[in-house]
Amino acid sequence: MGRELSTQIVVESEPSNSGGVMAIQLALEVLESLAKHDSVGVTELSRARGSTKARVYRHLRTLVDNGYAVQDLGSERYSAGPRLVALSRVASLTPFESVVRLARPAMMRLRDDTGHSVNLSLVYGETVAIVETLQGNALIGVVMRTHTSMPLHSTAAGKLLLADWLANGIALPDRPYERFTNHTITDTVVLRRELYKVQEQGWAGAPEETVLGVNAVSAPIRDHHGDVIAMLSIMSSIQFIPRIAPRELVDAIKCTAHEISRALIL
Amino acid sequence: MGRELSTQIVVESEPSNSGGVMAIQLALEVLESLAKHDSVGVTELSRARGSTKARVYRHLRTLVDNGYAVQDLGSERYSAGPRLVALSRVASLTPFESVVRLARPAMMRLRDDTGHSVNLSLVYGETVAIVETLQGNALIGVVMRTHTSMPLHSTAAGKLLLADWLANGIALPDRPYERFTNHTITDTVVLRRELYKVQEQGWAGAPEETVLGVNAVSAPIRDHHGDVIAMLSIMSSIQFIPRIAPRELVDAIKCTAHEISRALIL
DNA sequence: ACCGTTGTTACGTCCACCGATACGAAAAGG
DNA sequence: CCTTTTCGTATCGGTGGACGTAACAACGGT
Repeated sequence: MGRELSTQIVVESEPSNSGGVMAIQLALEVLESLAKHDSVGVTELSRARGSTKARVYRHLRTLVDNGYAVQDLGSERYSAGPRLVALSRVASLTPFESVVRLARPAMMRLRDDTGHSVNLSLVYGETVAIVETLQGNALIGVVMRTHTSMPLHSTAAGKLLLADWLANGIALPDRPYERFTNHTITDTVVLRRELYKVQEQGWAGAPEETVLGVNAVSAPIRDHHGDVIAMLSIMSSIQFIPRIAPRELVDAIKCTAHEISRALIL
Repeated sequence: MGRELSTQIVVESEPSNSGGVMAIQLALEVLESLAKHDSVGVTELSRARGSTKARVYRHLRTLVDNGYAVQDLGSERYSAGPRLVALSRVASLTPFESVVRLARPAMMRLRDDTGHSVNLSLVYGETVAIVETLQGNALIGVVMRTHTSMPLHSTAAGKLLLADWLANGIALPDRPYERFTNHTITDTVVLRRELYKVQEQGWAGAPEETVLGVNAVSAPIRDHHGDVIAMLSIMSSIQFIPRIAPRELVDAIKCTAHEISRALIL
């Protein structure tokens, strides 16, 4: 409901079911729908996913059998089950969650100061995902799907992580770097040079490297070990964040990120 | 870690893979392990589950591909991914979660007053699951696995829900009532009479109806519509909660449950 | 009474999943 | 240092489980 003024940008690789269990894929999507909506129907779900009614029904049934879904009285629609909320315990377990709570006020200040969308990305193993976004003031903004892994070599936040690996002597992934736009850095040598620059200057930009017309500037948030565990980013049209990022904007982000890092130690 | 002095009682039906997708079952167990432990290994998981290493690996791989799991640097063990914590957001969305926060102080008071274990059960569609437990003072206590559906006809909390259905003209489930002990009520007529009694007196007991030697006393928590959405229970050995529940104990539970209900409206 | 829904079920076909087996690497142990 | 174990990963046929098709019963609206 409600008009979506922002451009929905979803970075996602296609199926590529190489040696995986396809059944799980659908089950997970069903779980997400279950979590997102208060209640869902079999036909509705099957149409949304483009699958068969019977298939979705079978998956839904096993979810019910395992307590991850329940069907409302009178054998009507399905909704989230008890064990699904049991999974939520993991959230409070991760030390990351505290970062989100801690960072929010500083993020809001940054948003109000700059007027741009502000994102907080977290490091999950060797992937990066945005976990918190604050919409900017622009009429037409840019948003990313939260909780989805994003490419490392073509995003401001991702390059910060890669630069940290480089600094710690961790080998960069040797899989080929996918080209998203004609600005995407795909050459290993060029990327390494860029990462050294990122590491030295303490922030990263990524003008039109993932999506044309979109720019982002990001600064690292470090834990008490000095490891990069999160990134603070602003993201907007390249019209508002020029390819050569303005000095005061970069300083604001670096300063805020550093401030959050300091709050983490205490 | 830490000695478990309490008797672990898990009420759970066996596989019964009738028309379900078996692959999902394993995937869910993997997800739970991922959520519970900080990191897990393929072999470790396969042994715990009694499955093949290859199978677990394939499942883990698809979970990684979908962002529900990540592997730590250096291709070592696996841990929870970003989308897994995304699912957790639903938990705080459910209106139920507010009940838990609201009820906790009252539950602690009840636990200290009575000395028994106190449980909070929530209604999920047409099932009931314990979501919060407070250990009692007894050296040997009784605990139930949280976030798992429990039978309705043989538990104090379950009978409260059934009684509410009866009052609202909702048909009782016609599936046969499973017999757990020789005290379990399995006859429809006897059960209806019991439910009317429960409804009238405003609380329910279930002495040795699910597990021998265990008794429970429960009172309903209602939302602003008057519908039963949760149950407050105490649970212990029948040695400490006699078959004929003492008057003051029943009053304490009814009073506390009513207090929580009133707090819910405000 | 006729539609168009909904959730549910049965059944036969096929391919996705499985188990066995093996490989390279890294840790353990002597 | 070599051996041994254990880890995650990869490959490869065979098979049975998951799939799609189609029909079912139960509602709700026109």
